Amino acid sequence: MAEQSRPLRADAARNRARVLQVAYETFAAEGLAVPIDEIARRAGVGAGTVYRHFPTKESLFQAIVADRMGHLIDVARGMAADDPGQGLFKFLHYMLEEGSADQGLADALAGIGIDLGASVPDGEREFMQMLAELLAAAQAAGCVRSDVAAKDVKTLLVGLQAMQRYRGDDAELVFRIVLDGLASSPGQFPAGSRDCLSR
Amino acid sequence: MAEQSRPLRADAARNRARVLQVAYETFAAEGLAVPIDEIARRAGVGAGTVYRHFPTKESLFQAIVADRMGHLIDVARGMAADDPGQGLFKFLHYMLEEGSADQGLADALAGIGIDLGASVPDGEREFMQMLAELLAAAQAAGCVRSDVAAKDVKTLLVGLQAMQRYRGDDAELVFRIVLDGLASSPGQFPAGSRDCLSR
Amino acid sequence: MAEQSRPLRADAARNRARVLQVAYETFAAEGLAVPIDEIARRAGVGAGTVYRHFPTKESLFQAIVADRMGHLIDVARGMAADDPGQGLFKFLHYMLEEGSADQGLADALAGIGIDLGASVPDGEREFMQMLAELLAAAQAAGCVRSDVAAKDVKTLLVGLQAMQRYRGDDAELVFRIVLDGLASSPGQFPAGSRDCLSR
Amino acid sequence: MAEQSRPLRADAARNRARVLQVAYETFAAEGLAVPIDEIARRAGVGAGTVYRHFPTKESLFQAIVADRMGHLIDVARGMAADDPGQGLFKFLHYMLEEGSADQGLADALAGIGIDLGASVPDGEREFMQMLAELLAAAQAAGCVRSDVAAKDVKTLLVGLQAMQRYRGDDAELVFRIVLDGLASSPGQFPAGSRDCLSR
DNA sequence: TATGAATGAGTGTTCATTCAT
DNA sequence: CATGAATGAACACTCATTCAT
Repeated sequence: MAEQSRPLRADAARNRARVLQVAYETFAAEGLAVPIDEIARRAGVGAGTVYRHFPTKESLFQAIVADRMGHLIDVARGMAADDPGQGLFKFLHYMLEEGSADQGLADALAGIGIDLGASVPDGEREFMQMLAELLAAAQAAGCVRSDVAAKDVKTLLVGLQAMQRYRGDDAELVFRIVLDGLASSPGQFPAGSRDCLSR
Repeated sequence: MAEQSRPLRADAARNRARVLQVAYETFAAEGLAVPIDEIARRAGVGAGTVYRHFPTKESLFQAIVADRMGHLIDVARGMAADDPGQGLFKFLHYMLEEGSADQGLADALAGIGIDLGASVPDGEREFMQMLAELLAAAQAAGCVRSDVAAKDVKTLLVGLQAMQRYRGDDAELVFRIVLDGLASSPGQFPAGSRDCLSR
Repeated sequence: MAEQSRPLRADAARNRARVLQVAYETFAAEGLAVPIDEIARRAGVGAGTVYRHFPTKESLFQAIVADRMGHLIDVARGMAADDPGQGLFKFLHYMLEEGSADQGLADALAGIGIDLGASVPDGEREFMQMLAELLAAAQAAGCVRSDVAAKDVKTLLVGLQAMQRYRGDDAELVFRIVLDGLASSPGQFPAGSRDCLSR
Repeated sequence: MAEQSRPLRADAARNRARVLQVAYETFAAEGLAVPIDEIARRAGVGAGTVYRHFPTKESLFQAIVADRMGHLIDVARGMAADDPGQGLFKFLHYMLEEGSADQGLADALAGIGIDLGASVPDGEREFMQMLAELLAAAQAAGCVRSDVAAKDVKTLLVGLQAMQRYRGDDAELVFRIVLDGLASSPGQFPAGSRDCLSR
């Protein structure tokens, strides 16, 4: 997403992408404590090459998160276009299913070991704006409580990811509980919102 | 629950309690990565003293968790006795308020860096049993969906703690959303449960 | 052997002897690296008590060695009185059999980790003098080469102990080889010395 | 004997050899307790460099021993080719002269702090086989008792090294005594073996 | 530019020794 | 005097980062 000053040579770009992918999978599967040397080994490059592309370990985290956020934003926009009313719910489900093993990203999102807001302010802002759009559409369709804001949805997402991580594949009921709460009206329980949660 | 074979000498007990307290606060505020030497320094003792009481860093985590769990179980039992119907909600609120900075405990509960079930199996079992009691009372009073089990409440708690950690003091609305979901009936939305969430 | 300024109280003397015995056995069986705390535990006393009697770990080594040397000197004197010609060989065999597990003492004698000559000069001197007496008697009986001195016998003893330690219970042949060499005449092989090695 | 999969870079090989040499000399002179940091300092490298080449302290011991054994085996083969009858005696002398300060190796050989058989099984086996060849040649020439086996020679070597270590440069007489014993015939003393010990 | 070797500060843990109880 | 808790200097080992090849 961020441009390099000079476009990378083909092999350099390949290396960069390779490291990013391997690092994402490794951190997601095994946590942020995996050494850079190990990432380099798995990517089939030298440690120096990792540091050429990502001058610190933290910058590698940031690049991964930015990359993932870009992907998520693309997915979300597509969902919003398809179905404004249910787009938000679909997106939340997508994140939880896709990121079921995404411990590294979730840790990062939850602020463990890295301050996301400060690290990838652009991606964060874009992500929040996308959430706001999904939310507005869902609220316009009467599917979501009118008193929640985008940052509340983000907070719920953080919590949902923690539950997913804790519970593994067996979290469907608790997801339903949270999403029920999100769909209900603030003062009184909604009636017409039944069909927003068809899934 | 079971104490040492011989009661510790007064000064040793004081040091042990001091280390436990300092370690709890420090890990809660700054995560599990803080060095033991730093814990010792803040507690005003030598590193060797920490290791006399807690022979490994992990055993210190376990002692903290066991200590906190014991406290929580006591609190919960009191709340259940006072108000069976709302006891569960009160307890969840208590945990979230008390543990607002309790990042270390939350990490541990979520299984990050320590396997709770294996580490303090007694505390874990007792904690789950206590949750089950609170839950049964709340369900008997018609305040909580009938299809949730104690392990679901535990999962929700993990998620709530993550939200608390992410959002800080401003999480009241998202808590309300989750607890609304927990209170709603499974199949149809409104129940007579309005007054269970008076808080 | 060495006198205290004030005679120890009965219980203090008992503690001292206890620690000495336990330390001897433990170091002999497990090497010099065993912690003082462990010695204290096995002796059933506090670590402070060990340090009251032996102000450093090295001083405990020295006391053990002095104690053992005193014992060996007593044994040797008895053997010399019984049989001047074979006394030396009998004594060497005695040391090897008694000290078969005496790794700690052997280490110390071989100068590993402690300088014996400097540590227990009195015991060392007495031990050497005793060896000289045994040797003189054996040489007078024509059982040992005339060109060896007491310090050579000591050196051979160090070597024999190393072999014992390395080979365990199966060292009889190599002992015989060394003792044959000791019995032979310097320039030409002896003839009459046959019966000195009856064992 | 088997080298690394890829030959080391020139500078890395230099560092590896330097560490090996410094470690050998240091452990030989001061025992196995010298810290790795000190080895690194004396070799003029960082501690990490030592650990890059030898991932544990024990693996450094093993590498030293394997290195020395390889060297000794080469030397021994040469001596056996030159003079079958006296090859064994020459080799024993060589080891004692070369290894006059070789406390670390002797400790290792004697099983103090490291289990040689388990650590460098190939080197150990090759070393024993080489000893067996030297011994067979010496026995065929009538220079060594017919009832000794290679493992006895090894045991004598351990003892001789202990004597060397204890006595320093002044051990010629005791060596002579032991080698006389090795040369003598088992049942009767003189043999025609006079001229085997010309040295 | 890629490599991987080198660096060195930092971490958990041990243990000889001291000292309050 | 005995006890055992406290101390703190080491030590083996790791890993983010730099740099020679």
